[in-house]
Amino acid sequence: MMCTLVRMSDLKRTRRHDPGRRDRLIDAALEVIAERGVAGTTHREIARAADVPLGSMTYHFASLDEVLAEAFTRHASAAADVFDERLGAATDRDTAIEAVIQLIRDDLIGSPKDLVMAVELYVAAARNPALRAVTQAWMQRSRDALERHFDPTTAREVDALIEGLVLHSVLSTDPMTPEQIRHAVERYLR
Amino acid sequence: MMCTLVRMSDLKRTRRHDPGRRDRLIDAALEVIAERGVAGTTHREIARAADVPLGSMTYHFASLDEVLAEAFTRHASAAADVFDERLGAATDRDTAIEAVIQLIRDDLIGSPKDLVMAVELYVAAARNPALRAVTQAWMQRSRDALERHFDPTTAREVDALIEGLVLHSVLSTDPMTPEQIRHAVERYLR
Amino acid sequence: MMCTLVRMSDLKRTRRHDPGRRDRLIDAALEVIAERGVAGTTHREIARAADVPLGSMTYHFASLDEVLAEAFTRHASAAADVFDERLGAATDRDTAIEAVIQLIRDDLIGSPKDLVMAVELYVAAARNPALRAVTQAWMQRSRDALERHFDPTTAREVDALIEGLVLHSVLSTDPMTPEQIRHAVERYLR
Amino acid sequence: MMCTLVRMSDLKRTRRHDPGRRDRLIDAALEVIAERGVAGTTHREIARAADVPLGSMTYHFASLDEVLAEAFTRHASAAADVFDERLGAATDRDTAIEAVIQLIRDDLIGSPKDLVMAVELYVAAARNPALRAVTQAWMQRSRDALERHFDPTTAREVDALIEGLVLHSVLSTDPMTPEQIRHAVERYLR
DNA sequence: AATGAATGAGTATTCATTCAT
DNA sequence: TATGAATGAATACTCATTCAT
Repeated sequence: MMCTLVRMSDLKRTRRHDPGRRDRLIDAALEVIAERGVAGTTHREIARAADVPLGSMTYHFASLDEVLAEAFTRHASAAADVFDERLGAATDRDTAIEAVIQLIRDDLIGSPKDLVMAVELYVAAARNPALRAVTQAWMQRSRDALERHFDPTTAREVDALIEGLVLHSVLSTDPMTPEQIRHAVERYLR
Repeated sequence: MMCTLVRMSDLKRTRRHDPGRRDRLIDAALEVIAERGVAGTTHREIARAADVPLGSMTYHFASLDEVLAEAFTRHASAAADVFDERLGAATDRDTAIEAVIQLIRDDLIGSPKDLVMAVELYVAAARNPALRAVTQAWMQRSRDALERHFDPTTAREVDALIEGLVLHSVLSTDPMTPEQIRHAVERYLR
Repeated sequence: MMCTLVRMSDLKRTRRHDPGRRDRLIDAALEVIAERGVAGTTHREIARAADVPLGSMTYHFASLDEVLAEAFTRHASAAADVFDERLGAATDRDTAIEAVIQLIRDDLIGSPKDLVMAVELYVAAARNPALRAVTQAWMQRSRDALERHFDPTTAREVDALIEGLVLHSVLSTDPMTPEQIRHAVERYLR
Repeated sequence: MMCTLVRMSDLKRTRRHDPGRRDRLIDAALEVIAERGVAGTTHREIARAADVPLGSMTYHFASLDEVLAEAFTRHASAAADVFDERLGAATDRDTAIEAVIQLIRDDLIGSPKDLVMAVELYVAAARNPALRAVTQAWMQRSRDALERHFDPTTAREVDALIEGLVLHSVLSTDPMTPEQIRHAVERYLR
C-alpha cells in the first residue's frame, strides 16, 4: 500500500517552477521561425514547440514583436560569433581568405536554415524598426571581423559578395560548387 | 406610366462588365505586397486597393496563393525586362560594365521597393514551391542577360555580387555611394 | 422513397440568407446589456442571444463599440418616443402634469430595466465620446417634450426631478409609492 | 572581510513589512475606478497604481469583488461625511437650504469624479448584491442628514431632486448655472 | 508573510473561403 | 456572371486566480 510508482513530476499537470523558461521560449521561437517563417510564427506555435501553456507566452513577453526581436537578436549574435571565430583564427591575409571560403561553404551554404533566418529577418525588418537595429548590428559585426584582415573598402565589398553568393547558391536549384565559391572569392581578394 | 427615369447603371454599385479586372487585381496585389508585405496581403486589402468587391477576388482567383504567384511572376518579369534592356543596349565589355553599374545604382538601389519585393519573394518561395519556379526563372534571365557579354562563370559571380551589393546597400543606414558601387564592380570585372 | 420529412431549413446548418440580421443583432445587444451590463456584453454573448455564429458579429459591426453605440441609440430613441407620446397626448397643463406622473410611475419605475439601461449608458458615455452624443440627444428630446407644456426653466428642472425620482425609487429597497410620486411632482408643478 | 556595504533595503524590491498597504490598495482602487471605470479596474491596474507587486493583491483580498466593495464603501462613507458636515452646520431651515445649494454646486457638480463614482456604483450594484447594501446605506445617510431640517417626505423628495440636478448638470454639455441650481432648490423648499 | 511565476478561460478581431441570390 | 452575406477557425492579447518558493 502506498508507494506510487509514478512520480508527480511525470504527470501532465505538474509544470510549475521552470526557471529559464523565458530562455527556452526564445529558442523555441527560433525553431518556429526557421520552420514556418515569421508569418507562421504565432504564440500558439511557439508555446507548442516549447511544450508550455499558451498563457505563458504573454506572461513572459509583452507582445509577439518582442519575442521576434529577442529571437532574431539571439540568432544574429550567434551567427556573428561564428564569423568572428573563423576570422579571428586567421593569422594573415592568406588564411583569412581561406577562412572566408570556409565560412561560405561550410557555415553559410551548409546550413540553409541560416539563410532562411537572414531573409526572414530582412523582410521583418522592412516593417519593424526594432528589427532594423538587429540587422544593422549584425552587418556591422561581420564587417568588423573582415576589417581585421582587409581594408574597410575591401571588407565592405567582400561582405556584400558573401551575401550574394550565399543567397544565390541557396536559392538556386543548381547551387555553386565549392570550387566555384573558391574561384569567386579568390578572384576578388587575390 | 411610372417608368423610372434613373437607370440602374447610374446607381451606386454598378461595375458589371469590367474586362481587365483580373489584371488590375494583380497590379493591386503588387501594390499591397510592396506596402504591407506578403504577411499583410489579404483578399480584403487587395480588393480595397483595386476598389472592387471582396467576392470578386475569389471569383477571379482560386486562392490567395494563386494571386501571389501571378503577382510575383509579373513583378519578376518586369524586373528582368529592365535587366535585359540595360545589357541589351551594351555593345562591348566596357559598355556592359557601365550597364551593370547603372543597373545597380539607378534601377535597383534607386527603388528600394524592388528590393522589398525580391526579399518578400525569397521568403515566400521558401515555403511555396510554385514561387520557387518564379525565382528560378528570374535568376536565369538575369544570368542569361549577363552572358551576352561575360563568360558563364563571370556572369554567375557578377549576378551574385549585384545581389549582395544591392541588399547591403538598401538595408544599411549608411548605403554605399555611387563611387563605391563603381569601385566594387570594376574591381571584379576589369 | 424520397420525400424527407425533415426540411433542410429545420436542420442546424442552414442559416444562410438572413436579411435583417444586423437589426436583430442590435436588439440582441440590448437584451444582453440589460441583463449583464455593458461589462458583460461581449461579441459571444450577443451572438448567442441572437443565435448567430460569432463571426457574424464582426462582419456586421466594425467593433464592439459600434454595436454598443447602435444599441444605445435605438434604446434612447424608443425611450424618447414614449416620452413624446405621453406628453403629446396632453392638452393642457393639468393633463401634462398627469402625463408626467404616469410616465414616472408606469413607464419608468415600472420597467427597472430601462433605468438600468440609462445608468449603463451614463457609465459607458463617461469613457466613450460617441455615446455622449446619444445621451445628449436623449436628454434634449425629453426636455423638448416637456417644453410643449412648461416654460424652459421648469422643463429643465422637472426633467432633472424625474431622473432623480426614478433613480432613487428603483435603487431603493423601499421604493416610493405612487402617491409619493404624485406628491413630489405636484409640489413642483402646481 | 567581505561584508557587504549595501544594505538589502537599498536594493531594488524590498518593501517587506508595509503596514497600511491594504489601506493604500483600497485608495489605489478608488483612483483606478474613477479613471478607468469598474470595467477597467483589474488587479494589475490597482497594483500598478499602488506600486505594489501583483501577488500582493490576492494576498490582501480574497477577490476583486472584495476590493471593489471596500473601495465603494470608503467612497460612499466619505461622500456622506460631506453631506453630514454641510447640513450639520446649518442651524435653521434657511441655512439648511443654503447648505443644500452649496452642496450641489460646490461638492457635487464641482467634482464630476464623484458623479462618475456614483454612477459606477449604481451599475455595479445592479449586478452585485454586496454593493447594493453600500448604495442603500449611502442613500440612508443623506436622507437622515436632510431630515435634521426637513420632514421625511420633503427630505426624500429633495434627496431625489439633488441627484437629478447633479446628474443632468454633469452629463449635459450645457450644465446648469449656479443661479439655476438655486432657483430649482428654492422653488422646492421655500 | 509575501511574491513572482504560472495558467486556462476568455476577449476582440481578422480572414480565407463558401454560398445563396 | 458577379457579389454581399455568412462562417468557423485562428490570432494576439488580458486577466483573475493559484501556487511554489
